[in-house]
Amino acid sequence: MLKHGILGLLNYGDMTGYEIRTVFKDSLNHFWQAQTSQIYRELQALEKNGWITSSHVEQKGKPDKNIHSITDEGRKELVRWLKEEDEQGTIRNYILMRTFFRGECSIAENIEYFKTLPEKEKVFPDGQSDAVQATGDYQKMIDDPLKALYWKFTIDFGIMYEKMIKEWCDNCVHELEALTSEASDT
Amino acid sequence: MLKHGILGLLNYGDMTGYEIRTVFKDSLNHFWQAQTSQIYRELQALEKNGWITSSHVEQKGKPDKNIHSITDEGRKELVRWLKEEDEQGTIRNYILMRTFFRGECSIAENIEYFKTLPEKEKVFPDGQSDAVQATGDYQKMIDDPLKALYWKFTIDFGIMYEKMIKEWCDNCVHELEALTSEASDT
DNA sequence: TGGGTCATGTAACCTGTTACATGATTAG
DNA sequence: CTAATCATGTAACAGGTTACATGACCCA
Repeated sequence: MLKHGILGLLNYGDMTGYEIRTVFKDSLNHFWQAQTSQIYRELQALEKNGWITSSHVEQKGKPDKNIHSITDEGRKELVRWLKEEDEQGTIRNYILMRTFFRGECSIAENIEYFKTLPEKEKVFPDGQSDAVQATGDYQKMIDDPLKALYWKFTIDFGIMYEKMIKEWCDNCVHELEALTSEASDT
Repeated sequence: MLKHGILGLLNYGDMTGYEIRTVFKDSLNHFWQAQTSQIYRELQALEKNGWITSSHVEQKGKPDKNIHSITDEGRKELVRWLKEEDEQGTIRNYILMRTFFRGECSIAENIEYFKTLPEKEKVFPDGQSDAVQATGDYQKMIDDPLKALYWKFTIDFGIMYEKMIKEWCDNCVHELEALTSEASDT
């Protein structure tokens, strides 16, 4: 999956590993994170597959860099991957794993847990969500407004997800508080 | 994370690796999947850590089995993990990765993509969602209604997520269709 | 003088996936 | 007779994380 993410970025233009890391942090961070170590490893794999080529460029006053470019084979692979069926049933939700076993903690502790969770689980940490993103560096890279639309879709998703988490947590708190008031009624 | 999931299940009662796999499929499948190979591997690791003990039981007419039990150390570790801060920023969303690069496909293809996506991404495939789950085997295992409540919370999440996906896809379709009608207007 | 940016990576480890392997009993 | 259920795992590989390592330049 990361392989194809990198391939997709290189399809917009040549980049160094370092730049790829930056784009990940600036523009894909709300749905995918990648370590530098993994990026460099995947770049090697992509080159082995013939999906990208790399050229070494010497620089003055800065470290040398390796510029990576997508090949025709790579472009073919990108489109093949886009049309591939999404694999189902690979959900892996950390929050729900911890929620499932929360019976081991007290109700009061869990009310607190669900009250503070939305803040911790924010997709866009600074709360500026689309505003920040819309003025980010990524706009410079995607001149095509159509391509920028799909990028906006991913941000929409993040906003909706954040809202959903909030509603879910509120509901959990309500149900738990109902239990405690019941107990004090009797 | 899987380690602690297994620990949590063994806290409800002794189980074989096979039973753990079954519970995963029946009750945790909507937020976590685990292969048998991984379960057996993690059981070995849990035993090494002293969090569980295992005893070999011979059977007639059936293969022998290994029954795993949580230790006091294991129970301590389970609670420690529950109170641990959730690690942030490890979102990894396959759908959004593919969405991000959809500019490489035609608008018509993408409208089709977002129209069929909700069906493919269903958390509860047969559409019975809570009904099926509420009458499932898991109820037998959790006699404590309070513990069952947290399990219900995870199902609530699944239902809300499914609904959110639907709304998001509908919106994507709308925005893409608006583009095509604009084009035909001129 | 200290921290940030540019720029590269390796090594070890942990976690998850795919494929393979065995074999008896039981229900339809 | 055949498929499902019970019950165990190993091996190889793929993907992700953590820690380490280097070094110059620029700005405050």
